[in-house]
Amino acid sequence: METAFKAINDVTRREILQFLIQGPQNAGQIAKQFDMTKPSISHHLDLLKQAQLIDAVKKGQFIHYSLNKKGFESIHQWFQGFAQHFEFPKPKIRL
Amino acid sequence: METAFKAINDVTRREILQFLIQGPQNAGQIAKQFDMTKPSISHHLDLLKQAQLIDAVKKGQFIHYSLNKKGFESIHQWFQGFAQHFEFPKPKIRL
DNA sequence: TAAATAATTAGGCGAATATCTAATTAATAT
DNA sequence: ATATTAATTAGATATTCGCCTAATTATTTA
Repeated sequence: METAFKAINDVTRREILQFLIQGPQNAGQIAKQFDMTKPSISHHLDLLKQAQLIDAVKKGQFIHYSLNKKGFESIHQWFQGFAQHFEFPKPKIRL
Repeated sequence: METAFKAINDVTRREILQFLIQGPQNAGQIAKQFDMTKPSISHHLDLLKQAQLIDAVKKGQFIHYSLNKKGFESIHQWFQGFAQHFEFPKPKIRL
Protein backbone atom coordinates (compact mmCIF):
# COMPACT_ATOMS: atom_id res chain seq x y z
CA MET A 1 0.00 0.00 0.00
CA GLU A 2 2.90 2.23 0.86
CA THR A 3 4.29 1.66 -2.63
CA ALA A 4 0.97 2.47 -4.28
CA PHE A 5 0.75 5.86 -2.59
CA LYS A 6 4.35 6.52 -3.52
CA ALA A 7 3.67 5.58 -7.11
CA ILE A 8 0.74 7.94 -7.63
CA ASN A 9 2.60 10.84 -6.04
CA ASP A 10 4.08 11.92 -9.36
CA VAL A 11 2.45 13.67 -12.30
CA THR A 12 4.23 11.64 -14.95
CA ARG A 13 3.26 8.36 -13.38
CA ARG A 14 -0.36 9.45 -13.01
CA GLU A 15 -0.33 10.49 -16.66
CA ILE A 16 1.05 7.09 -17.65
CA LEU A 17 -1.82 5.42 -15.83
CA GLN A 18 -4.23 7.79 -17.53
CA PHE A 19 -2.72 6.94 -20.90
CA LEU A 20 -3.09 3.22 -20.26
CA ILE A 21 -6.83 3.59 -19.84
CA GLN A 22 -7.04 3.45 -23.65
CA GLY A 23 -5.44 0.02 -23.53
CA PRO A 24 -2.07 -1.74 -23.33
CA GLN A 25 0.96 0.04 -24.75
CA ASN A 26 4.62 -0.87 -25.02
CA ALA A 27 7.37 1.14 -23.32
CA GLY A 28 8.30 3.01 -26.50
CA GLN A 29 4.75 4.10 -27.18
CA ILE A 30 4.46 5.32 -23.63
CA ALA A 31 7.79 7.16 -23.74
CA LYS A 32 6.75 8.95 -26.94
CA GLN A 33 3.91 10.63 -25.05
CA PHE A 34 6.27 12.39 -22.70
CA ASP A 35 9.01 14.97 -22.98
CA MET A 36 11.39 12.75 -21.07
CA THR A 37 14.07 10.18 -21.85
CA LYS A 38 13.25 6.50 -22.16
CA PRO A 39 15.32 5.50 -19.12
CA SER A 40 13.33 7.92 -16.99
CA ILE A 41 10.05 6.49 -18.26
CA SER A 42 11.42 3.01 -17.73
CA HIS A 43 12.07 3.85 -14.11
CA HIS A 44 8.55 5.21 -13.67
CA LEU A 45 7.14 2.04 -15.20
CA ASP A 46 9.17 0.03 -12.75
CA LEU A 47 7.72 1.89 -9.77
CA LEU A 48 4.19 1.51 -11.13
CA LYS A 49 4.81 -2.19 -11.58
CA GLN A 50 6.13 -2.57 -8.04
CA ALA A 51 2.96 -0.90 -6.82
CA GLN A 52 0.95 -3.38 -8.90
CA LEU A 53 -0.75 -0.51 -10.64
CA ILE A 54 0.42 -1.92 -13.97
CA ASP A 55 1.34 -5.29 -15.42
CA ALA A 56 4.21 -5.98 -17.79
CA VAL A 57 4.18 -8.72 -20.43
CA LYS A 58 7.13 -9.30 -22.70
CA LYS A 59 6.25 -10.05 -26.33
CA GLY A 60 9.42 -10.48 -28.33
CA GLN A 61 11.54 -7.42 -27.95
CA PHE A 62 8.60 -5.35 -26.74
CA ILE A 63 7.12 -5.10 -23.30
CA HIS A 64 3.41 -4.46 -23.14
CA TYR A 65 2.18 -2.51 -20.14
CA SER A 66 -1.41 -2.47 -18.96
CA LEU A 67 -3.39 -1.36 -15.91
CA ASN A 68 -3.48 -3.80 -13.01
CA LYS A 69 -6.52 -3.84 -10.75
CA LYS A 70 -4.58 -4.90 -7.66
CA GLY A 71 -2.80 -1.65 -6.91
CA PHE A 72 -5.96 0.35 -7.42
CA GLU A 73 -7.78 -1.90 -5.02
CA SER A 74 -5.35 -1.21 -2.21
CA ILE A 75 -5.81 2.52 -2.67
CA HIS A 76 -9.55 2.04 -2.90
CA GLN A 77 -9.58 0.11 0.33
CA TRP A 78 -7.78 2.84 2.20
CA PHE A 79 -10.18 5.35 0.76
CA GLN A 80 -13.25 3.41 1.89
CA GLY A 81 -12.28 4.08 5.50
CA PHE A 82 -13.07 7.73 4.89
CA ALA A 83 -15.90 7.30 2.40
CA GLN A 84 -18.10 6.24 5.28
CA HIS A 85 -17.67 9.65 6.88
CA PHE A 86 -18.35 11.63 3.76
CA GLU A 87 -20.91 11.15 1.07
CA PHE A 88 -19.36 11.28 -2.37
CA PRO A 89 -21.18 12.16 -5.58
CA LYS A 90 -21.79 8.96 -7.50
CA PRO A 91 -20.90 8.75 -11.18
CA LYS A 92 -23.81 9.29 -13.56
CA ILE A 93 -23.60 5.78 -14.93
CA ARG A 94 -22.85 2.81 -12.72
CA LEU A 95 -21.48 -0.09 -14.75
CA MET B 1 -5.01 17.80 -6.61
CA GLU B 2 -1.25 17.66 -6.82
CA THR B 3 -1.12 18.74 -3.17
CA ALA B 4 -3.60 16.07 -2.09
CA PHE B 5 -1.52 13.26 -3.59
CA LYS B 6 1.57 14.73 -2.00
CA ALA B 7 -0.18 14.93 1.35
CA ILE B 8 -1.25 11.29 1.49
CA ASN B 9 2.19 10.07 0.44
CA ASP B 10 3.41 9.87 4.02
CA VAL B 11 2.59 7.36 6.73
CA THR B 12 2.39 9.92 9.51
CA ARG B 13 -0.02 12.12 7.60
CA ARG B 14 -2.21 9.16 6.70
CA GLU B 15 -2.22 8.17 10.37
CA ILE B 16 -3.23 11.68 11.36
CA LEU B 17 -6.17 11.47 8.96
CA GLN B 18 -7.06 8.07 10.39
CA PHE B 19 -6.91 9.50 13.91
CA LEU B 20 -9.23 12.34 12.97
CA ILE B 21 -11.94 9.90 11.95
CA GLN B 22 -12.84 9.73 15.65
CA GLY B 23 -13.51 13.45 15.60
CA PRO B 24 -11.79 16.85 15.84
CA GLN B 25 -8.61 17.08 17.87
CA ASN B 26 -6.27 19.93 18.69
CA ALA B 27 -2.62 19.97 17.63
CA GLY B 28 -1.33 18.84 21.02
CA GLN B 29 -3.68 15.86 21.18
CA ILE B 30 -2.58 14.84 17.71
CA ALA B 31 1.11 15.27 18.51
CA LYS B 32 0.73 13.08 21.61
CA GLN B 33 -0.23 10.14 19.38
CA PHE B 34 3.08 10.17 17.57
CA ASP B 35 6.69 9.65 18.51
CA MET B 36 7.66 12.90 16.88
CA THR B 37 8.20 16.52 17.91
CA LYS B 38 5.37 19.04 17.81
CA PRO B 39 7.00 21.17 15.12
CA SER B 40 7.17 18.13 12.84
CA ILE B 41 3.50 17.35 13.44
CA SER B 42 2.70 21.00 12.91
CA HIS B 43 4.35 20.82 9.51
CA HIS B 44 2.37 17.72 8.59
CA LEU B 45 -0.84 19.43 9.64
CA ASP B 46 0.08 22.37 7.45
CA LEU B 47 0.49 20.13 4.39
CA LEU B 48 -2.79 18.35 5.11
CA LYS B 49 -4.49 21.72 5.43
CA GLN B 50 -3.03 22.95 2.14
CA ALA B 51 -4.40 19.81 0.51
CA GLN B 52 -7.78 20.60 2.09
CA LEU B 53 -7.81 17.17 3.67
CA ILE B 54 -8.27 18.84 7.07
CA ASP B 55 -9.73 22.06 8.43
CA ALA B 56 -8.25 24.18 11.19
CA VAL B 57 -10.31 26.27 13.59
CA LYS B 58 -8.70 28.36 16.28
CA LYS B 59 -10.44 28.31 19.64
CA GLY B 60 -8.48 30.42 22.09
CA GLN B 61 -4.96 29.16 22.28
CA PHE B 62 -5.94 25.81 20.77
CA ILE B 63 -6.39 24.90 17.15
CA HIS B 64 -8.95 22.23 16.42
CA TYR B 65 -8.30 20.08 13.40
CA SER B 66 -10.93 18.02 11.62
CA LEU B 67 -11.33 16.10 8.35
CA ASN B 68 -12.29 18.18 5.34
CA LYS B 69 -14.37 16.58 2.61
CA LYS B 70 -12.87 18.71 -0.16
CA GLY B 71 -9.46 17.11 -0.40
CA PHE B 72 -10.93 13.63 -0.30
CA GLU B 73 -13.26 14.55 -3.12
CA SER B 74 -10.44 15.53 -5.42
CA ILE B 75 -8.73 12.19 -4.83
CA HIS B 76 -12.03 10.41 -5.27
CA GLN B 77 -12.64 12.16 -8.56
CA TRP B 78 -9.27 11.08 -9.95
CA PHE B 79 -9.98 7.59 -8.79
CA GLN B 80 -13.35 7.44 -10.54
CA GLY B 81 -11.58 7.66 -13.89
CA PHE B 82 -10.20 4.20 -13.23
CA ALA B 83 -13.12 2.78 -11.29
CA GLN B 84 -15.01 2.53 -14.55
CA HIS B 85 -12.44 0.09 -15.88
CA PHE B 86 -12.36 -2.07 -12.80
CA GLU B 87 -15.15 -3.29 -10.62
CA PHE B 88 -14.40 -2.74 -6.96
CA PRO B 89 -15.87 -4.71 -4.08
CA LYS B 90 -18.53 -2.58 -2.43
CA PRO B 91 -18.57 -2.10 1.35
CA LYS B 92 -20.95 -4.36 3.26
CA ILE B 93 -23.06 -1.47 4.43
CA ARG B 94 -23.85 1.49 2.18
CA LEU B 95 -24.84 4.57 4.23
C1' DT C 1 2.31 42.46 34.06
C1' DA C 2 4.96 38.20 34.31
C1' DA C 3 5.01 33.26 33.80
C1' DA C 4 3.20 29.34 31.60
C1' DT C 5 1.07 26.93 27.83
C1' DA C 6 -0.16 25.93 22.81
C1' DA C 7 1.31 26.17 18.58
C1' DT C 8 3.91 27.83 14.61
C1' DT C 9 7.95 29.58 12.03
C1' DA C 10 12.91 29.44 10.87
C1' DG C 11 17.06 27.22 9.76
C1' DG C 12 19.86 23.21 9.05
C1' DC C 13 20.91 18.39 7.67
C1' DG C 14 20.70 13.63 5.93
C1' DA C 15 17.84 10.58 3.07
C1' DA C 16 14.95 9.90 -0.78
C1' DT C 17 13.42 11.24 -5.51
C1' DA C 18 13.48 12.50 -10.47
C1' DT C 19 16.13 13.25 -14.12
C1' DC C 20 19.94 12.81 -17.32
C1' DT C 21 23.85 10.36 -20.08
C1' DA C 22 26.33 6.17 -20.89
C1' DA C 23 26.52 1.30 -20.90
C1' DT C 24 24.26 -3.17 -21.15
C1' DT C 25 20.98 -6.86 -22.40
C1' DA C 26 17.94 -9.05 -25.50
C1' DA C 27 15.50 -9.80 -29.80
C1' DT C 28 14.95 -9.08 -34.75
C1' DA C 29 16.43 -8.45 -39.46
C1' DT C 30 19.89 -8.09 -43.11
C1' DA D 1 27.40 -13.14 -37.92
C1' DT D 2 26.44 -8.16 -37.67
C1' DA D 3 23.78 -4.24 -37.31
C1' DT D 4 19.59 -2.35 -35.60
C1' DT D 5 15.97 -1.69 -32.46
C1' DA D 6 13.57 -1.95 -27.75
C1' DA D 7 14.23 -1.61 -23.36
C1' DT D 8 16.65 -1.73 -18.93
C1' DT D 9 20.45 -1.00 -15.63
C1' DA D 10 24.14 1.88 -13.68
C1' DG D 11 25.99 5.97 -12.05
C1' DA D 12 25.89 10.98 -11.23
C1' DT D 13 23.53 15.24 -9.77
C1' DA D 14 20.16 18.62 -8.37
C1' DT D 15 16.00 19.03 -5.86
C1' DT D 16 12.58 17.80 -2.53
C1' DC D 17 11.24 15.81 1.89
C1' DG D 18 11.01 14.74 6.76
C1' DC D 19 12.94 15.44 10.89
C1' DC D 20 15.31 17.92 14.51
C1' DT D 21 16.47 22.11 17.74
C1' DA D 22 15.91 26.92 18.64
C1' DA D 23 13.24 30.98 18.36
C1' DT D 24 8.80 33.37 17.90
C1' DT D 25 3.80 34.44 18.36
C1' DA D 26 -0.39 34.30 20.73
C1' DT D 27 -3.36 33.23 24.61
C1' DT D 28 -4.38 32.30 29.30
C1' DT D 29 -3.56 32.39 34.28
C1' DA D 30 -1.42 33.80 38.63
